[in-house]
Amino acid sequence: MDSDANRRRADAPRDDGSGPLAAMLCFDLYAASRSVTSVYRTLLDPLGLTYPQYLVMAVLWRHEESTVRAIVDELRLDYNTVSPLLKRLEANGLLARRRRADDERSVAVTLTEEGRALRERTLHIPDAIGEAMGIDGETVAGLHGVLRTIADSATAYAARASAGTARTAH
Amino acid sequence: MDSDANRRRADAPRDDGSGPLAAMLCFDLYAASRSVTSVYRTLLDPLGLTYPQYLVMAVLWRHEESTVRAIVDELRLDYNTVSPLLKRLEANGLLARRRRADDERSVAVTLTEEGRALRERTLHIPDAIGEAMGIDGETVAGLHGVLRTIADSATAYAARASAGTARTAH
DNA sequence: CTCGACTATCTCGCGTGCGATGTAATCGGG
DNA sequence: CCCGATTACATCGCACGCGAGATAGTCGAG
Repeated sequence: MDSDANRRRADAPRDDGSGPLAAMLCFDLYAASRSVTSVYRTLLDPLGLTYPQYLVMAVLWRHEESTVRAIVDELRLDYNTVSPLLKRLEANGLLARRRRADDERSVAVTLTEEGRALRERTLHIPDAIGEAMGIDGETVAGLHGVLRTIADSATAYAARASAGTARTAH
Repeated sequence: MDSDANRRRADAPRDDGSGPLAAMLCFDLYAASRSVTSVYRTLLDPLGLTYPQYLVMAVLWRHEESTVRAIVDELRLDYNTVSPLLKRLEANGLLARRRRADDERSVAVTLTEEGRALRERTLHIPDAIGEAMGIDGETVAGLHGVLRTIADSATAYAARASAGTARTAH
């Protein structure tokens, strides 16, 4: 009876039929993210870096010195992910960690000479990524805003849901 | 002598400045994908499913019976990811695996009664996801195409790069 | 029929992501 | 000054994601 139910209104923000569409979009997001990471893998493998490791190095190449917390915030990751990641980068001789004097809880992260030098070998990567994605600059700019919106809304929703689960925050 | 060589034609799809922009977009993609997955986590946790497991179940809810290969193709994942995932779903009593009679290499995957029944408890999820993403239906539709383009281009690029690395496939 | 190529699947190892939990340092109210 | 809350960081455990490699089963040329 609803065989022609795929007829949808353009003015409705999100309602009846938009759920399945949004779900498909989530899968697209998931698949696109993995495929882009795989491009990074082909580019970063010769340097002995993974994509998240590259992101951490990029933070340090911008700031020269940082803390674990600053990196966590900038990459929107968690301590449980970043902590071992920094440990591996330190083991590879790319950075150093030491407790801060002014706040013994905090850990300062700095580049080693080797870590600083690695930057030069990554300078071609952004352009290669641009080429690999196969979309024009205008589309890129438009996409940026939408993806930020999605990330912010979804993060807020998840945080709300978790707070609800964590029995009645008094 | 080529100091102003960074001057390019505007009709070139992607060139000089678009690299860094594209790289930022990749991070947006990465962050958005993780945030969306975290929404799924809050919705799927009560059902004892992860997002990839939910995707597999969704395939079976559509097809009733499938093979490992078909699932791998449909989700754009690899055997090494799907194989243990199916094993866990089987251990949880949601599906069954058995070798095919007509082709002993192939493994048929079917739903158990419990797996079929689980579907009802997921019917609210697509709409919840739509709500969580906070974007209108028109944007969703537009995004779908762009994300497919990115995924396809990136996958092709990565495959090309890997083929190049795998010294001269004769 | 035979043998090598191909196919479908599985296992292993490593690096994330992230929930849960632990620990030490700092802060703030009484 | 003291103690409970908060902060910064770490470890543990589990489930991906994927490269590398192993194992059967099937197919096609000769």
